[in-house]
Amino acid sequence: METLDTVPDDDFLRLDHQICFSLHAATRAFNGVYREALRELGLTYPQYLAMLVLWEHGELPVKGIGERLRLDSGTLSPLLKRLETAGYVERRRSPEDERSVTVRPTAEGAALKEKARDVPRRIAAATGLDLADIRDLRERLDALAVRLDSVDPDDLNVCR
Amino acid sequence: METLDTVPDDDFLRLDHQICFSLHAATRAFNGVYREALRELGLTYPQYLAMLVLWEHGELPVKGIGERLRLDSGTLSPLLKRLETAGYVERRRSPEDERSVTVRPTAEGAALKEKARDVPRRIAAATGLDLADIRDLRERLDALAVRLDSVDPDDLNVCR
DNA sequence: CACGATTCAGTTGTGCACAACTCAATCGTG
DNA sequence: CACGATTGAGTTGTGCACAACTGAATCGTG
Repeated sequence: METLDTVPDDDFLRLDHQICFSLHAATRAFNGVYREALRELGLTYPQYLAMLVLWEHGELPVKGIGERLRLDSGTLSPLLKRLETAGYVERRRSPEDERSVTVRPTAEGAALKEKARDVPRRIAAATGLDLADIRDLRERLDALAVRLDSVDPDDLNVCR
Repeated sequence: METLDTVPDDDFLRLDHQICFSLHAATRAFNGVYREALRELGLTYPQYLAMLVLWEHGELPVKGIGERLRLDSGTLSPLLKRLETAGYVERRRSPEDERSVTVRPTAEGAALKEKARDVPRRIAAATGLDLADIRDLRERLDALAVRLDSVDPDDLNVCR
Protein backbone atom coordinates (compact mmCIF):
# COMPACT_ATOMS: atom_id res chain seq x y z
CA MET A 1 0.00 0.00 0.00
CA GLU A 2 1.09 3.57 -0.65
CA THR A 3 1.63 5.51 2.55
CA LEU A 4 3.52 8.55 3.75
CA ASP A 5 6.58 6.39 4.33
CA THR A 6 6.74 4.55 1.02
CA VAL A 7 6.71 7.53 -1.33
CA PRO A 8 10.11 8.72 -2.62
CA ASP A 9 11.40 12.10 -1.41
CA ASP A 10 11.26 13.69 -4.83
CA ASP A 11 7.63 12.74 -5.37
CA PHE A 12 6.97 14.24 -2.06
CA LEU A 13 8.61 17.50 -2.92
CA ARG A 14 6.29 17.79 -5.86
CA LEU A 15 3.25 16.69 -3.92
CA ASP A 16 4.07 19.14 -1.20
CA HIS A 17 4.55 21.84 -3.73
CA GLN A 18 1.02 21.22 -4.79
CA ILE A 19 -0.84 20.82 -1.54
CA CYS A 20 0.55 23.83 0.29
CA PHE A 21 0.48 25.76 -2.90
CA SER A 22 -3.10 24.83 -3.76
CA LEU A 23 -4.26 26.15 -0.44
CA HIS A 24 -2.27 29.33 -0.97
CA ALA A 25 -3.72 29.79 -4.44
CA ALA A 26 -7.29 29.08 -3.36
CA THR A 27 -7.02 31.58 -0.55
CA ARG A 28 -5.67 34.26 -2.83
CA ALA A 29 -8.37 33.53 -5.40
CA PHE A 30 -10.99 33.86 -2.68
CA ASN A 31 -9.44 37.11 -1.53
CA GLY A 32 -9.66 38.46 -5.05
CA VAL A 33 -13.33 37.60 -5.37
CA TYR A 34 -14.14 39.11 -1.98
CA ARG A 35 -12.14 42.21 -2.78
CA GLU A 36 -14.33 42.75 -5.82
CA ALA A 37 -17.59 41.98 -4.04
CA LEU A 38 -16.71 44.25 -1.10
CA ARG A 39 -15.31 47.11 -3.13
CA GLU A 40 -18.54 49.10 -3.16
CA LEU A 41 -18.97 48.58 0.58
CA GLY A 42 -15.57 50.10 1.21
CA LEU A 43 -14.45 47.06 3.21
CA THR A 44 -11.46 44.80 2.88
CA TYR A 45 -11.97 41.10 3.43
CA PRO A 46 -10.57 41.03 6.99
CA GLN A 47 -12.62 44.12 7.80
CA TYR A 48 -15.68 42.30 6.48
CA LEU A 49 -14.94 39.35 8.75
CA ALA A 50 -14.72 41.69 11.71
CA MET A 51 -18.03 43.33 10.76
CA LEU A 52 -19.68 39.89 10.39
CA VAL A 53 -18.67 39.09 13.95
CA LEU A 54 -19.94 42.44 15.20
CA TRP A 55 -23.23 42.19 13.31
CA GLU A 56 -23.81 38.84 14.95
CA HIS A 57 -22.87 39.85 18.50
CA GLY A 58 -23.81 43.52 18.62
CA GLU A 59 -20.75 44.48 20.61
CA LEU A 60 -17.58 42.75 21.70
CA PRO A 61 -14.26 43.55 23.34
CA VAL A 62 -11.24 43.46 21.04
CA LYS A 63 -10.25 40.23 22.71
CA GLY A 64 -13.62 38.65 21.85
CA ILE A 65 -13.26 39.56 18.20
CA GLY A 66 -9.73 38.19 18.27
CA GLU A 67 -10.88 34.87 19.68
CA ARG A 68 -13.51 34.43 17.01
CA LEU A 69 -11.22 35.43 14.15
CA ARG A 70 -8.07 33.99 15.74
CA LEU A 71 -6.29 37.30 15.34
CA ASP A 72 -4.24 39.13 17.93
CA SER A 73 -4.34 42.79 18.91
CA GLY A 74 -1.36 43.53 16.69
CA THR A 75 -3.56 42.82 13.69
CA LEU A 76 -6.90 43.97 15.10
CA SER A 77 -5.97 47.30 16.68
CA PRO A 78 -5.04 49.04 13.42
CA LEU A 79 -7.84 47.27 11.52
CA LEU A 80 -10.46 48.43 14.02
CA LYS A 81 -8.99 51.90 14.02
CA ARG A 82 -9.51 52.02 10.25
CA LEU A 83 -13.09 50.81 10.67
CA GLU A 84 -13.58 53.57 13.23
CA THR A 85 -12.13 56.18 10.88
CA ALA A 86 -14.49 54.91 8.17
CA GLY A 87 -17.36 55.48 10.61
CA TYR A 88 -18.48 51.86 10.85
CA VAL A 89 -17.57 51.10 14.45
CA GLU A 90 -17.20 52.82 17.76
CA ARG A 91 -14.54 51.95 20.37
CA ARG A 92 -14.91 52.66 24.06
CA ARG A 93 -12.87 51.70 27.11
CA SER A 94 -14.99 49.40 29.19
CA PRO A 95 -16.06 51.03 32.48
CA GLU A 96 -15.94 47.68 34.35
CA ASP A 97 -12.46 46.80 33.15
CA GLU A 98 -10.33 49.68 32.01
CA ARG A 99 -7.95 47.33 30.19
CA SER A 100 -10.68 46.27 27.81
CA VAL A 101 -12.00 48.17 24.79
CA THR A 102 -15.57 47.52 23.65
CA VAL A 103 -16.23 47.70 19.92
CA ARG A 104 -19.67 48.04 18.36
CA PRO A 105 -21.16 49.02 15.01
CA THR A 106 -22.32 52.60 14.57
CA ALA A 107 -25.69 53.26 12.92
CA GLU A 108 -23.81 53.48 9.65
CA GLY A 109 -22.05 50.21 10.41
CA ALA A 110 -25.35 48.52 11.17
CA ALA A 111 -26.84 49.88 7.93
CA LEU A 112 -23.95 48.29 6.07
CA LYS A 113 -25.28 44.87 7.01
CA GLU A 114 -28.20 45.35 4.65
CA LYS A 115 -25.90 46.31 1.81
CA ALA A 116 -23.78 43.25 2.57
CA ARG A 117 -26.74 40.89 2.58
CA ASP A 118 -26.23 39.75 -0.99
CA VAL A 119 -22.49 39.20 -0.70
CA PRO A 120 -22.42 35.64 0.66
CA ARG A 121 -24.82 34.27 -1.91
CA ARG A 122 -22.85 35.84 -4.73
CA ILE A 123 -19.62 34.44 -3.39
CA ALA A 124 -21.14 31.00 -3.00
CA ALA A 125 -22.46 31.16 -6.55
CA ALA A 126 -18.99 32.16 -7.77
CA THR A 127 -17.46 29.04 -6.24
CA GLY A 128 -19.68 26.89 -8.44
CA LEU A 129 -20.19 24.53 -5.52
CA ASP A 130 -23.51 23.41 -4.10
CA LEU A 131 -24.34 23.52 -0.42
CA ALA A 132 -23.24 19.98 0.31
CA ASP A 133 -19.86 20.55 -1.34
CA ILE A 134 -19.36 23.76 0.58
CA ARG A 135 -20.19 22.10 3.87
CA ASP A 136 -17.95 19.18 3.13
CA LEU A 137 -15.03 21.37 2.17
CA ARG A 138 -15.54 23.52 5.21
CA GLU A 139 -15.51 20.52 7.50
CA ARG A 140 -12.29 19.22 6.01
CA LEU A 141 -10.64 22.61 6.31
CA ASP A 142 -11.77 23.03 9.90
CA ALA A 143 -10.47 19.61 10.83
CA LEU A 144 -7.20 20.41 9.11
CA ALA A 145 -6.84 23.73 10.93
CA VAL A 146 -7.54 22.11 14.30
CA ARG A 147 -4.99 19.44 13.57
CA LEU A 148 -2.36 21.91 12.41
CA ASP A 149 -2.94 24.24 15.34
CA SER A 150 -2.24 21.43 17.77
CA VAL A 151 1.03 20.32 16.19
CA ASP A 152 4.00 20.17 18.52
CA PRO A 153 6.64 22.57 17.09
CA ASP A 154 9.37 20.09 18.03
CA ASP A 155 7.96 17.56 15.58
CA LEU A 156 8.68 19.99 12.75
CA ASN A 157 12.36 20.59 13.28
CA VAL A 158 14.65 18.66 11.00
CA CYS A 159 17.21 18.10 13.74
CA ARG A 160 14.80 16.75 16.30
CA MET B 1 -34.49 20.20 -2.14
CA GLU B 2 -32.06 22.58 -0.50
CA THR B 3 -30.24 24.79 -3.00
CA LEU B 4 -28.47 28.13 -3.06
CA ASP B 5 -31.78 29.85 -3.72
CA THR B 6 -33.92 28.28 -1.01
CA VAL B 7 -31.71 29.02 1.99
CA PRO B 8 -32.68 32.10 4.05
CA ASP B 9 -30.28 35.06 3.95
CA ASP B 10 -29.38 34.81 7.59
CA ASP B 11 -28.43 31.15 7.32
CA PHE B 12 -26.31 32.16 4.44
CA LEU B 13 -24.53 34.86 6.35
CA ARG B 14 -23.55 32.24 8.89
CA LEU B 15 -22.61 29.66 6.30
CA ASP B 16 -20.56 32.20 4.45
CA HIS B 17 -18.91 33.23 7.63
CA GLN B 18 -17.78 29.69 7.97
CA ILE B 19 -16.63 28.74 4.48
CA CYS B 20 -14.53 31.80 3.72
CA PHE B 21 -13.38 31.82 7.26
CA SER B 22 -12.44 28.15 7.33
CA LEU B 23 -10.21 28.65 4.34
CA HIS B 24 -8.65 31.68 5.96
CA ALA B 25 -8.04 29.80 9.20
CA ALA B 26 -6.62 26.72 7.46
CA THR B 27 -4.22 28.85 5.46
CA ARG B 28 -3.01 30.66 8.54
CA ALA B 29 -2.62 27.37 10.39
CA PHE B 30 -0.59 26.03 7.49
CA ASN B 31 1.54 29.16 7.47
CA GLY B 32 2.28 28.70 11.15
CA VAL B 33 3.38 25.11 10.65
CA TYR B 34 5.58 26.03 7.71
CA ARG B 35 7.04 28.95 9.58
CA GLU B 36 8.16 26.55 12.29
CA ALA B 37 9.48 23.94 9.88
CA LEU B 38 11.37 26.52 7.83
CA ARG B 39 12.77 28.48 10.74
CA GLU B 40 16.11 26.69 10.78
CA LEU B 41 16.45 27.09 7.02
CA GLY B 42 16.05 30.82 7.35
CA LEU B 43 13.22 30.89 4.83
CA THR B 44 9.71 32.25 5.00
CA TYR B 45 6.94 30.25 3.42
CA PRO B 46 6.71 32.36 0.23
CA GLN B 47 10.50 32.31 -0.04
CA TYR B 48 10.37 28.53 0.24
CA LEU B 49 7.83 28.38 -2.58
CA ALA B 50 10.16 30.47 -4.74
CA MET B 51 13.10 28.19 -3.92
CA LEU B 52 10.99 25.11 -4.75
CA VAL B 53 10.35 26.54 -8.19
CA LEU B 54 14.02 27.38 -8.68
CA TRP B 55 15.22 23.97 -7.46
CA GLU B 56 12.94 22.39 -10.01
CA HIS B 57 13.86 24.62 -12.96
CA GLY B 58 17.46 25.55 -12.24
CA GLU B 59 17.01 29.12 -13.40
CA LEU B 60 14.08 31.27 -14.41
CA PRO B 61 13.30 34.88 -15.22
CA VAL B 62 11.31 36.76 -12.59
CA LYS B 63 8.34 36.55 -14.89
CA GLY B 64 8.61 32.74 -15.04
CA ILE B 65 8.61 32.49 -11.26
CA GLY B 66 5.66 34.82 -11.14
CA GLU B 67 3.66 32.70 -13.55
CA ARG B 68 4.24 29.56 -11.55
CA LEU B 69 3.46 31.17 -8.20
CA ARG B 70 0.85 33.56 -9.60
CA LEU B 71 2.67 36.50 -8.07
CA ASP B 72 3.55 39.80 -9.72
CA SER B 73 6.82 41.70 -9.68
CA GLY B 74 5.57 43.92 -6.90
CA THR B 75 5.65 40.93 -4.59
CA LEU B 76 8.56 39.04 -6.14
CA SER B 77 11.12 41.81 -6.59
CA PRO B 78 11.60 42.51 -2.89
CA LEU B 79 11.27 38.81 -1.99
CA LEU B 80 13.99 37.83 -4.46
CA LYS B 81 16.14 40.69 -3.30
CA ARG B 82 15.93 39.29 0.23
CA LEU B 83 16.84 35.83 -1.03
CA GLU B 84 19.80 37.38 -2.81
CA THR B 85 20.89 39.19 0.35
CA ALA B 86 20.61 35.88 2.21
CA GLY B 87 22.95 34.40 -0.40
CA TYR B 88 20.52 31.82 -1.77
CA VAL B 89 19.96 33.22 -5.26
CA GLU B 90 21.75 35.26 -7.88
CA ARG B 91 20.05 37.78 -10.18
CA ARG B 92 21.42 38.82 -13.56
CA ARG B 93 20.04 40.90 -16.39
CA SER B 94 19.52 38.62 -19.33
CA PRO B 95 21.94 39.38 -22.19
CA GLU B 96 19.35 38.45 -24.84
CA ASP B 97 16.62 40.65 -23.39
CA GLU B 98 17.79 43.46 -21.17
CA ARG B 99 14.33 43.86 -19.70
CA SER B 100 14.43 40.39 -18.20
CA VAL B 101 16.24 39.34 -15.02
CA THR B 102 17.36 35.72 -14.66
CA VAL B 103 17.27 34.24 -11.18
CA ARG B 104 19.08 31.09 -10.13
CA PRO B 105 20.14 29.38 -6.91
CA THR B 106 23.71 29.95 -5.72
CA ALA B 107 25.73 26.97 -4.49
CA GLU B 108 24.45 27.78 -1.04
CA GLY B 109 20.90 27.95 -2.35
CA ALA B 110 21.29 24.57 -4.05
CA ALA B 111 22.69 23.08 -0.85
CA LEU B 112 19.60 24.27 0.95
CA LYS B 113 17.54 21.80 -1.07
CA GLU B 114 19.10 18.93 0.84
CA LYS B 115 18.30 20.55 4.17
CA ALA B 116 14.74 21.10 2.96
CA ARG B 117 14.28 17.51 1.87
CA ASP B 118 12.52 16.47 5.07
CA VAL B 119 10.17 19.40 5.22
CA PRO B 120 7.33 18.14 3.00
CA ARG B 121 7.03 14.80 4.74
CA ARG B 122 6.93 16.46 8.13
CA ILE B 123 4.27 18.87 6.98
CA ALA B 124 2.21 16.07 5.49
CA ALA B 125 2.50 14.11 8.71
CA ALA B 126 1.38 17.18 10.66
CA THR B 127 -1.82 17.39 8.64
CA GLY B 128 -2.83 13.96 9.85
CA LEU B 129 -4.12 13.16 6.38
CA ASP B 130 -3.14 10.21 4.24
CA LEU B 131 -2.07 10.55 0.63
CA ALA B 132 -5.52 10.00 -0.81
CA ASP B 133 -7.01 12.69 1.43
CA ILE B 134 -4.27 15.12 0.51
CA ARG B 135 -4.75 14.53 -3.19
CA ASP B 136 -8.49 14.86 -2.91
CA LEU B 137 -8.27 18.09 -0.98
CA ARG B 138 -5.70 19.47 -3.40
CA GLU B 139 -7.93 18.69 -6.37
CA ARG B 140 -10.90 20.41 -4.78
CA LEU B 141 -8.85 23.46 -3.95
CA ASP B 142 -7.37 23.66 -7.44
CA ALA B 143 -10.80 23.39 -9.02
CA LEU B 144 -12.07 26.06 -6.68
CA ALA B 145 -9.18 28.39 -7.49
CA VAL B 146 -9.67 27.94 -11.24
CA ARG B 147 -13.35 28.63 -10.87
CA LEU B 148 -12.81 31.72 -8.72
CA ASP B 149 -10.09 33.09 -10.99
CA SER B 150 -12.46 33.01 -13.93
CA VAL B 151 -15.34 34.83 -12.24
CA ASP B 152 -16.61 37.88 -14.06
CA PRO B 153 -16.18 40.85 -11.68
CA ASP B 154 -19.52 42.26 -12.82
CA ASP B 155 -21.29 39.23 -11.37
CA LEU B 156 -20.07 40.22 -7.93
CA ASN B 157 -21.40 43.75 -7.72
CA VAL B 158 -24.57 44.20 -5.73
CA CYS B 159 -25.94 46.82 -8.11
CA ARG B 160 -25.33 44.85 -11.28
C1' DC C 1 -3.63 44.51 52.21
C1' DA C 2 0.51 44.06 49.11
C1' DC C 3 2.96 42.75 45.41
C1' DG C 4 4.29 39.72 41.72
C1' DA C 5 1.86 37.48 37.84
C1' DT C 6 -1.36 37.88 34.38
C1' DT C 7 -4.38 40.15 31.10
C1' DC C 8 -5.58 43.48 27.59
C1' DA C 9 -4.82 46.85 24.05
C1' DG C 10 -1.64 49.03 21.55
C1' DT C 11 3.08 49.89 19.12
C1' DT C 12 7.06 48.67 16.33
C1' DG C 13 9.33 46.19 12.88
C1' DT C 14 9.42 42.65 9.18
C1' DG C 15 7.50 40.36 5.37
C1' DC C 16 3.76 39.31 2.00
C1' DA C 17 -0.08 40.73 -1.46
C1' DC C 18 -1.74 43.79 -4.60
C1' DA C 19 -2.86 48.18 -7.15
C1' DA C 20 -1.02 51.85 -9.59
C1' DC C 21 2.67 53.63 -11.32
C1' DT C 22 7.66 54.48 -13.69
C1' DC C 23 11.16 53.52 -16.95
C1' DA C 24 13.73 51.17 -20.15
C1' DA C 25 13.88 47.55 -23.73
C1' DT C 26 11.59 45.32 -27.26
C1' DC C 27 7.99 44.48 -30.62
C1' DG C 28 5.00 45.32 -34.47
C1' DT C 29 2.85 47.89 -38.00
C1' DG C 30 2.72 51.46 -41.25
C1' DC D 1 13.17 52.64 -40.62
C1' DA D 2 10.17 55.05 -37.13
C1' DC D 3 7.18 55.37 -33.61
C1' DG D 4 3.38 54.00 -30.71
C1' DA D 5 2.15 49.80 -28.06
C1' DT D 6 3.58 46.26 -25.22
C1' DT D 7 6.50 43.86 -21.99
C1' DG D 8 9.48 43.18 -17.87
C1' DA D 9 11.29 44.63 -13.56
C1' DG D 10 11.09 47.66 -10.09
C1' DT D 11 8.99 51.33 -6.76
C1' DT D 12 5.49 53.32 -3.82
C1' DG D 13 1.68 53.14 -0.88
C1' DT D 14 -1.93 50.56 1.65
C1' DG D 15 -3.47 46.82 4.35
C1' DC D 16 -2.94 42.30 6.72
C1' DA D 17 -0.27 38.75 9.77
C1' DC D 18 2.67 37.95 13.33
C1' DA D 19 6.54 38.33 16.76
C1' DA D 20 8.25 40.91 20.39
C1' DC D 21 7.55 44.37 23.14
C1' DT D 22 5.29 48.31 26.36
C1' DG D 23 2.34 50.01 29.83
C1' DA D 24 -1.64 50.13 32.41
C1' DA D 25 -5.31 47.58 34.90
C1' DT D 26 -6.60 43.64 37.31
C1' DC D 27 -6.05 39.29 39.67
C1' DG D 28 -4.51 36.05 43.07
C1' DT D 29 -1.88 34.38 46.78
C1' DG D 30 0.56 35.00 50.80
